[in-house]
Amino acid sequence: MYQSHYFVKTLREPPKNEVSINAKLLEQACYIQKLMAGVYTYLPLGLRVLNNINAIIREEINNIGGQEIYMPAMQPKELWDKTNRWEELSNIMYQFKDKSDHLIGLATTHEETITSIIKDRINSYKDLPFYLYQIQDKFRNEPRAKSGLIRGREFAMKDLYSFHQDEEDLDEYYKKSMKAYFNIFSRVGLKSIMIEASGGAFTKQYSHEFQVLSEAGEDRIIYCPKYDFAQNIEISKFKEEDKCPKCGRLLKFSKGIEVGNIFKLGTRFSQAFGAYYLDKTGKKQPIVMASYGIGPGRLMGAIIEVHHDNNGIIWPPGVTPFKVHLIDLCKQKNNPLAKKTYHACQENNFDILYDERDVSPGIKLKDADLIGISVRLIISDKNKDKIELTYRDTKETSHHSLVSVLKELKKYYK
RNA sequence: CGGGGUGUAGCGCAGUUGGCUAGCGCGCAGCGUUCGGGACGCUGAGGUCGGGAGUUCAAGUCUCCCCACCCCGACCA
Repeated sequence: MYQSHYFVKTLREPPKNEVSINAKLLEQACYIQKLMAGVYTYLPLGLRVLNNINAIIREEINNIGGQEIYMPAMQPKELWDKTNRWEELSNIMYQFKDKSDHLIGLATTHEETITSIIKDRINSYKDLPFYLYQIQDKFRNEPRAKSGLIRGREFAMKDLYSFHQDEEDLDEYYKKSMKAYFNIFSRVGLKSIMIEASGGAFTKQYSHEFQVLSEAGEDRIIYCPKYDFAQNIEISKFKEEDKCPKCGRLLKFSKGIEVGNIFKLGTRFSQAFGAYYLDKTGKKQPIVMASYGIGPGRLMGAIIEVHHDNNGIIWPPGVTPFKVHLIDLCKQKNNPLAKKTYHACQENNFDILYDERDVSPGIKLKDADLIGISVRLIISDKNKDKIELTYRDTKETSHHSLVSVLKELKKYYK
């Protein structure tokens, strides 16, 4: 991709009125644009990152048997009456009448929909367990949208639903899902910590949240520095400086961004919708369910809160919008080595953004820092026939031939 | 929903006790010179001053109402 033709128009200064780091950097670097509070467009760069995150999520969820579907956001009131949640969620659900006076809601979540979908098709223990998920937009009329991508009113969510014969089978899958979740967060470059949390009004059982420790977070976490124990302060009997019940170390306090959660739903929804199966003895049993959420957009925000410096974003290699940012600083346009490098990267499947704009070197370098692509290659008269390679995170710089650059890239993105 | 802050060109801002045709920097278009950390000169385009009502000879500026955005809190299947 030639940068002069790419829709990336950075701002000299971060937008006024934004305080949160992810909002400042993402808007300044042309990844997202705000339409209203808590509602954002993903521009070409931003969508690339979002798609990378989604691809990792899909891989990991497919690995634990997930089958992808796509449910509607628009839903009839009657669906929500089955669980009495039309009234219960009326503060947060966008509810309206269409032209024929039908009451419609924009989905805040999809437990009702998924249960209504599977109830008539699943009749036997032989059909269980199975796992359906989607990546789809949710709508929540948040009283206060805030912090850029951290709390939005329209936002993407990966929601997975699992269906089981009994608690025991659910528990087994629940554990598998934890592992998949840790994989996902680590692959997008985040250290996550799993905590017990309240299930809210929704389930009496505790749920588990995956938190990324960050001052930008809204949750308050008590955790062990060895990461073997953590609880949301809402429900914790421990406080800062108490001893860790597992290892005895002194517990610490931090704010956290909730990037994922998993809930055991039990039979609340299956009973409300009449989702039953016949067990081996021919007896009718309610399907046991759980749900598992991750917000890819929020994840993107969290990545920036953790990975940035004074000059801009530092994308972890797993999600970087392009693998390579090629910058041509030569006085003479159309430098042959730059073109050769560009095509070689393409041929080797390294997505490359090629800055061949007719602007001063300072602008190109500042923009590259801000945009934050993991690897930068510089072609310049100063370097003669060598290519300069710099990693965005460590700033480590080295000089290479084209062949050796490709080797480095293969090693880095293995 | 309570409290606080902000709103003037695409972006960032200035605009005095109300007073001439509303300015500056960046960006944008044209020409020339520059070229490894946001270069320079000249020329040019770009404005419902968030919206409405009011006071006044006169409102970006004063009064009232409303709207939007940001922050704190409440809320957060």
